[in-house]
Amino acid sequence: MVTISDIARLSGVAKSTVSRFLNGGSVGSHTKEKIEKVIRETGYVPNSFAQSLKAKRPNMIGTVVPRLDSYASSRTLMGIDEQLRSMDFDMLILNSSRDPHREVENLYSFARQKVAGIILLATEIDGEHVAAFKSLQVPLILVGQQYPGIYSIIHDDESSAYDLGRLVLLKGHRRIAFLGVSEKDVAVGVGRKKGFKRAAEQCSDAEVVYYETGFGIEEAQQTAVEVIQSACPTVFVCATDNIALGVLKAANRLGFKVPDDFSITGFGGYEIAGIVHPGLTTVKFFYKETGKMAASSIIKLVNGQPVEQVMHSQYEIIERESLDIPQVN
Amino acid sequence: MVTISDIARLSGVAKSTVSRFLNGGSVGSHTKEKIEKVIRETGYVPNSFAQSLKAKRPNMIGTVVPRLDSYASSRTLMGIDEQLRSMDFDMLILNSSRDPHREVENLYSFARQKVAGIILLATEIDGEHVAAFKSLQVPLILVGQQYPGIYSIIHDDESSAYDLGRLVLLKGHRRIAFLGVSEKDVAVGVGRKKGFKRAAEQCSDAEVVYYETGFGIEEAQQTAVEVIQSACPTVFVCATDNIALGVLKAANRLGFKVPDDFSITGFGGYEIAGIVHPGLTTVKFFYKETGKMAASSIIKLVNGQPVEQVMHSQYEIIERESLDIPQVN
DNA sequence: TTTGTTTGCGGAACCGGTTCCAATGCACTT
DNA sequence: AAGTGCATTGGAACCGGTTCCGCAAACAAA
Repeated sequence: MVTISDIARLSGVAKSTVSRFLNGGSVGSHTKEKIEKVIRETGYVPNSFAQSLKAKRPNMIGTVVPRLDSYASSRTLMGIDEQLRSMDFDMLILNSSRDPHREVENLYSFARQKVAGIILLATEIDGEHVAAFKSLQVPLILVGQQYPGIYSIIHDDESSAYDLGRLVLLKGHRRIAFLGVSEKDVAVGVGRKKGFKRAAEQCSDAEVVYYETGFGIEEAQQTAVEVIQSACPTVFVCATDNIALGVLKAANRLGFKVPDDFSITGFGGYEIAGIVHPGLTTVKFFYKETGKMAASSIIKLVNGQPVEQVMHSQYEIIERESLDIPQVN
Repeated sequence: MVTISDIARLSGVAKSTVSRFLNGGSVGSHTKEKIEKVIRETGYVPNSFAQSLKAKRPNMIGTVVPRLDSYASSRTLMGIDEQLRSMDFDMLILNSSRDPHREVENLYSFARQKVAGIILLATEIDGEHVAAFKSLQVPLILVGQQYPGIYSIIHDDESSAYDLGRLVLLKGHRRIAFLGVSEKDVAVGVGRKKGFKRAAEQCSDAEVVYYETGFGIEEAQQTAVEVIQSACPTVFVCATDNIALGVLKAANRLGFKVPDDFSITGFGGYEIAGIVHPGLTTVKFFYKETGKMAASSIIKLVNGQPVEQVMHSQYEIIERESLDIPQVN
């Protein structure tokens, strides 16, 4: 590898001069030319490990994501990236593949790389996480989960699910299938279910059956097929848009019309929810804005400015054709 | 920041001993305890900049992606990540937002960080890129584009588009609208169009009109509305699945039935293409496998093993309901 | 000419680790 | 008692940069 000393030797100057040249210090025009020439010929690129070692200006923010192929992650990442870039920081991404252990590993990996701060898009928080949060001396923000004493931005899963539940009931639905996911996922599995349940309980004649399925479209489709054939709900309330898409696919496969035969609602506000036919009624989370919020907050923390412990991201309910008044039987 | 010297001082040993302790060298049990205690109390994490400086074992691969919110990017990234992880490397991601200049910047940024190798998911290659390729002394693989003298994995855009074209013609379509994108994108804009054109030219009575639209679903939808109203093709051949989704949406909006009123084909093989109704006939690229291929190739290059200059990713045509024999008028 | 100011440059220390080498201490042989 | 071998430890050099300090030459002002 070609180093600054090589450049210095080859151009017959001290390495301090080369360093000065590189960082815009005062260098004579003749010397400047010589150094330029040598650098061009050797294709020299400064080693940023060595740079960071001395000039501690960490300008990287690490982001740990649970998966790379989800709408929510992608949008959040975009928001983080945009915001960071505008503040002259770089974003590093590590993928944890929804594995809590890897998540923690990645935190340490970022700590070793001396990032200025860490944004963690979390799925669940266990003891290992807490230990890491404590021992790490790096500012950290949790997105999508919360934990006492840790800065976090949370999606209002519970209250948005409540709002959605109210809407579903308002539309007249009483025989309801709720397709959720494992309770290991606190936000999606627990929060959304809880919010919906709260709404449902206010309506004495609502019959809700809660089912558990996976995050994949295929899996949701299979579950939906079973549910359609066993129970016969007037509406499928789904914990994610992907699950809703699975239900829609199942409906198409089996020859049912949405919303004539039954309604469907989603959760997330993925772009595709507005593209399919019929359009999905869904709760839209502003993931990108959440990312931006996370980014500006982490920078504030890095700079020692105060930040609220718990922040909320925005949401809105988007009404489309998939949710409609059920037929009178 | 707490350093190895602090640990050494606090536990009353030399820093070389601490280093040995950390890296599993021979340390007395008493000393071991003391050091352990101090490290636990201080929450010390080694600075990996300093580590990498001396012990040059770069185990990071940088990946530059044009966007974070596309199916193709996400799947490719997943493949890269999985493969790298199995070979004990880490993946760093930088986003270029489809900005060629940022793309090059990111290359240099990775070079400064002394990554072992770089995978570039490229959109177009210009002079700046070429200069960077030359001056960078880091193994690099191009995915999705090719350039003489640079290792690359390319999607067979041209020949897959040809195959798809043959299929469309075989189905009897003669009045064809091709919805492509800007020719600035060599793979999607040029390659797919060229392949399709080659197929079309073999069929003397085929009338193809070529339109240009954007990558977004919304934009494609608008273009589709115009095309439907002006020309009246029997099939829309779209350069991406997103464009096809836009056309499908337009059809739904305007009350046309697919494939009864006209057919649609996509390109890419996104999961959602199989979920919408009717399912989209499309060319499926194996993005994840491509990512894996890129990852194992870059590691080979890093290790000085030979790799083919130009590799091809796999594809297959998936026939679904959206492409069908047009009505006889 | 002398003095004062810049400007350009080299030398050396330093950042936080790793690693080589030599020294120490102790148990065990002979 | 002296010699041998091994485990443990400290000291110092080194990785590739940055930065501080000081010297010398060039130039301007007195």
